[in-house]
Amino acid sequence: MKKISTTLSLRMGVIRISPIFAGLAESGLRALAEVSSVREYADGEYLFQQDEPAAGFHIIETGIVNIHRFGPDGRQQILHVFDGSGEPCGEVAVFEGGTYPAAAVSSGVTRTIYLPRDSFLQVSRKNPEILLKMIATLSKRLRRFVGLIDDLSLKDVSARVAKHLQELALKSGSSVVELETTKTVLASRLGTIAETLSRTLRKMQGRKIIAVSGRQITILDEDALMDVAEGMKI
Amino acid sequence: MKKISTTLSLRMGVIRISPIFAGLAESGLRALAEVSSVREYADGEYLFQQDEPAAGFHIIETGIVNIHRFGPDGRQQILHVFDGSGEPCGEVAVFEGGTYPAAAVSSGVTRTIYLPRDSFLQVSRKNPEILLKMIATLSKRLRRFVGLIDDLSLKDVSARVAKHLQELALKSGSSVVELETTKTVLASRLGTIAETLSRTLRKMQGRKIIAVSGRQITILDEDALMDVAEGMKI
DNA sequence: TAATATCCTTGATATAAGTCAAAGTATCAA
DNA sequence: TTGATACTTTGACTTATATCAAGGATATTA
Repeated sequence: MKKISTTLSLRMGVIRISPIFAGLAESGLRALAEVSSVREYADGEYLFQQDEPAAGFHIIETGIVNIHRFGPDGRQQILHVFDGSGEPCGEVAVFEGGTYPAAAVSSGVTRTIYLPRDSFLQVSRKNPEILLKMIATLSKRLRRFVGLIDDLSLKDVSARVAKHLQELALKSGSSVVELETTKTVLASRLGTIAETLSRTLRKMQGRKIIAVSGRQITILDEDALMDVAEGMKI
Repeated sequence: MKKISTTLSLRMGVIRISPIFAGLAESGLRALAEVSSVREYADGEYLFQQDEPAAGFHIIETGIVNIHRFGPDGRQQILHVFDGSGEPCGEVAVFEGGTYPAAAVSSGVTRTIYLPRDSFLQVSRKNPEILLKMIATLSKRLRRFVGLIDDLSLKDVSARVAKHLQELALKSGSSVVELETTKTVLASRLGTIAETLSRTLRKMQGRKIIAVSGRQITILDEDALMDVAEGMKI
């Protein structure tokens, strides 16, 4: 592991994009950045070992980190792969105050921002907003995920599509909405594939619920769209 | 709204089962219970209104609460329905320190534990473990949900069942595991139904991957189970 | 022990949605 | 313009899984 020297504002930038610190005020970001350091891990190097006391946590800036543990039978099991940037790693153990329940190993070169537990606690005691904001962010994300899970497990594709269109309309405040992505990407976001999305839109068009023209979709019948979003067959 | 008089230990009980306070030590629970009060809302009564300053949050003990807001077009939209017990309600606004982004209305008689913002902040300043534990819990749940979403959208039922069995085995440290719930409940947790779960277990039994005896399942072939968990057809 | 309510299994059937294949339509670079 | 590339649509086919229905097994209560 190499410690890398960086500027305060660079560190602030990385912390800012970490989802758990989303929306934190500048003063809080700065306070965190001041006690943080940038670390670089080579391929195969461990960020921390299983059962080691949790001394701090990382925010992954670039690279891939595999979380694994050894089961009772001695076999290694990969539990999680972090490949996104801004992902926190090891924070649960730090906040619970025990040991790391699994090991974290770098795959390729990984760069992280490291926040030592003690400094973090000291800083957050002075800036309680840090913890409150974190809780707010986490609660919000959790609620979004709960909704997503409901949608994925309970509703069919047409309901998910209808709901998405409703949300777009609500956001834009207009009944003519523009898809932000290609239909292929949208399909995958909605947990389906391009062909099925295409057919679904076509069926809704046939029922005069919407009109499709490229990426522009006009909602013709809001009530019918709501019915579909709530599970009615089309 | 009626304030109900209760004992401290009853309030502690409700706070304890709230997922956001999972695993909190007795001292923390007690401190929270001391500043909390029990409230009862009649059918149609509001717990809080949209855009009102967030003065506190609720933990729903019994009953149903609808969260709704008025869209830009003036139409009311139900965003969420809380019907579980122990669910926190309004906590995001409280921790963000602004106003409630939506209104909460009781459907039928609802009983909640109310935690005023100011007292909550005071208590948690004295017991920082409360906030840290909350963050740990939320992070953990979030991570579980991320995994769940991956599973639900990417894997078929047999893979989800296999993965669940692996996790149980890992937890118990034995290849003989006991299901914690009825198969019907387990099925719904895995995003399927009892019949499909039953057939899936049967198929795995046929392949000599597991042996089923009531709620007790013996893993006979760990490697095959892993293959199934990773998507191999059975 | 019987009575009763849950829970579980199994089969037959229906269907939503994925896969494969192929053709149509934009989009962009040279 | 002409390719070349990526995106979209459509059709035929397959399959996993839900639904419906009914009988069997377990647990719970009287």
